[in-house]
Amino acid sequence: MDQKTAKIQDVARVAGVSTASVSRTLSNPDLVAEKTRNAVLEAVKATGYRVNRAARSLRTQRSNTILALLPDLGNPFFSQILQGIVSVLTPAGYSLLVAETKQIVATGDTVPSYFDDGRADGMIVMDGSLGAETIEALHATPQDHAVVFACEWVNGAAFPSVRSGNRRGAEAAVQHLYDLGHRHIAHVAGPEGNVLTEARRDAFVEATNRLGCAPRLEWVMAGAFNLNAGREAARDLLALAHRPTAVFCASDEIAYGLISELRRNKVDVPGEISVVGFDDIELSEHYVPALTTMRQDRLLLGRRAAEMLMERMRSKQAGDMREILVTPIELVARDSTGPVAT
Amino acid sequence: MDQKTAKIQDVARVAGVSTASVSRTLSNPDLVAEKTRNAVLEAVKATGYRVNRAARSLRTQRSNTILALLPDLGNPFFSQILQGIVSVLTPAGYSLLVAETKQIVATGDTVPSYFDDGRADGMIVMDGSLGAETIEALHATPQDHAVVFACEWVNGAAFPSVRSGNRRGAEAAVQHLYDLGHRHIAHVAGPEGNVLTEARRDAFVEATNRLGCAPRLEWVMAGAFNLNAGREAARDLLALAHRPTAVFCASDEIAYGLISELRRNKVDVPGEISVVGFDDIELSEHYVPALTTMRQDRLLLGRRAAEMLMERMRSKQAGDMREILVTPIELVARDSTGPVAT
DNA sequence: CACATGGCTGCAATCGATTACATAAAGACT
DNA sequence: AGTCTTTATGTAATCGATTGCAGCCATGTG
Repeated sequence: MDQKTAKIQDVARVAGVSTASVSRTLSNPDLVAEKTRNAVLEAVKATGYRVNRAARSLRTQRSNTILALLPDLGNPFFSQILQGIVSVLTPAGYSLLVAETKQIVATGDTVPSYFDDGRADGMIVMDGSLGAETIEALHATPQDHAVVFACEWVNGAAFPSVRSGNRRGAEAAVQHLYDLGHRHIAHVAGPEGNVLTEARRDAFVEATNRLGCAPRLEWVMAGAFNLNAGREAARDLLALAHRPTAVFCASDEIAYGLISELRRNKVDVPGEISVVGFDDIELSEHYVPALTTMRQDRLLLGRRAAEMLMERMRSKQAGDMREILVTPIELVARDSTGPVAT
Repeated sequence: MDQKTAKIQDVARVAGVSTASVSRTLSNPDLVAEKTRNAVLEAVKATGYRVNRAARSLRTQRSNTILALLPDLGNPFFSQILQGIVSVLTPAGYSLLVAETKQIVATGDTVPSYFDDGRADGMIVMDGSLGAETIEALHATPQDHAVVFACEWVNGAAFPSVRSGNRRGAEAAVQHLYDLGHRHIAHVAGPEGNVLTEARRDAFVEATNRLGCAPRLEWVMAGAFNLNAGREAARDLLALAHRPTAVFCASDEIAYGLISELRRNKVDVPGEISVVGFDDIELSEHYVPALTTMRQDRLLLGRRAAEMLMERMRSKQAGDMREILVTPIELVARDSTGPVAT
């Protein structure tokens, strides 16, 4: 009976119409008379028909699938962004494919091949470390209007992007510390070469300069966006002759690593050193001390990226390939920062 | 020139062979003579040919795509599992589609439809709250041998699954506390109705009974796998006349919420109350106090699930539909537990 | 009444790859 | 030389849906 899934032919037969009418009823209902439409819908129900995606894709040359490209799927930072993306894509009728850049290259595949072989109609790229050849190859595809960067981006690449206000965030963090009386402010940056690292560090340096409290050279350190980097930074700080009174960390995880190592060495936070993070991950509110940090709305970021992509795919126009949409970022002052010790 | 992507016809023409030879060269190289093979490979390179996935899928009736079904994409707990899955799937030539159960139902779609319309050849389900109709509908599909549960599972459903040793973990946690002298042990469980909640709680109750230190009724509380639930539990505990000397939490996040609220109320951990978590998420090592917890290898769990799925899809046999693969779990003793105060 | 118009519907080509079957060529053996 | 394998290749049907085009019918108009 319905052992084999029904095809459009079966529906047509049951409804007593042609396959064309079935197809039209399903994808362009206004084109068919109400009577036919009802007959078709009934036949669809009766047969349990579902359109075969492969056949449709082959014919229409569209897959109704979007690729999310991540540098590191294991990084929980991306999970909420993905959730935001899915919350827009699913209702729009698109499925989401996820892939890790390194896995793709490791298997001899390439990123643009997702377009070439019809696996995806669009991409949301969250990897700012894509090479120039990849960017170029993407531009060479007919789908280059369907590429949007999210969170990270590639400097110089002509693709639209959605990102947090990284510069503004860093400035606000510095200002907050300055307002508390801090004049000796250090910065623990992310991994060298990362665009977020650069944006936040540059803004940090500019802000401190503008406020007349340029940091010592050894107060600006880099590493990674993780706990270990924070721990390392704490050790380096403790070894310094001149210690800062405050530290602006490029991520909450760095801040955790830093704080826990400082406290392990009996340095009180915020008593002796104030610490500001970046991200406001869920735990930050519950950490002890509750972390002062820059809140990024990752769900919103994902949603905006997906919306931008959908919009650009709808209007076949290329649009402004340099468009940058900045999502808001805000200071959440909690217990890890306090007035400078006198 | 290569404006339009080349098709198999073009490659065949350039190589001076038939499309059949091209196809065979690409998917079954042993069937063609070396000379032809080389000619084809050269033509492929020259034309920049990539096989059209939709056409291949239509013809072969397989999509080379697996669906990962999550209850909540925003939960960072899943990110490493996904990474493990991808690390197996990508080299095997499969792409990964991700979806959230609630988004699927919200758009009027269903889970088995991913099979029916050919979007996926297999599924890794991480949502233990799927309804009986869904389970039944999945069994009714011809692909019911290509469904594997990971992390969570559905009680009574005849699908293989990969999971952590939840019972063993809970037992080990209790034993650890018992060995430290604790006889008054509480448990903060996850959300009511969740299979993980039940497994851990049941094992907790059994273990405490076996050791002759059955908990008071009000010492077993439930809520959710998150920080707030831990905080709530802490408040409840503080309000009790008879407080336990140790708490086994069903997740690390619960433990964080609990500890931070306890300390906010000047209750020392582990001085007055010892706390054990479950998961060993990255932060646990860096938390203050470093958290004693049960380590689950989520990357491995994802990998095993993917491997099991690949294996079952390879051997068309149905296999044991009740197979349960338990991944190891181990106690990591850190600073949040200590000997009972005398 | 003849003809134009517009709304529905069906026919059949098409998307691009895979593969069953047929055929040809090249040994292998009697 | 004749027959039988074996190996390599080509021909053409096929997967299932979409859609340009043409035809049909009912209605409106001069």
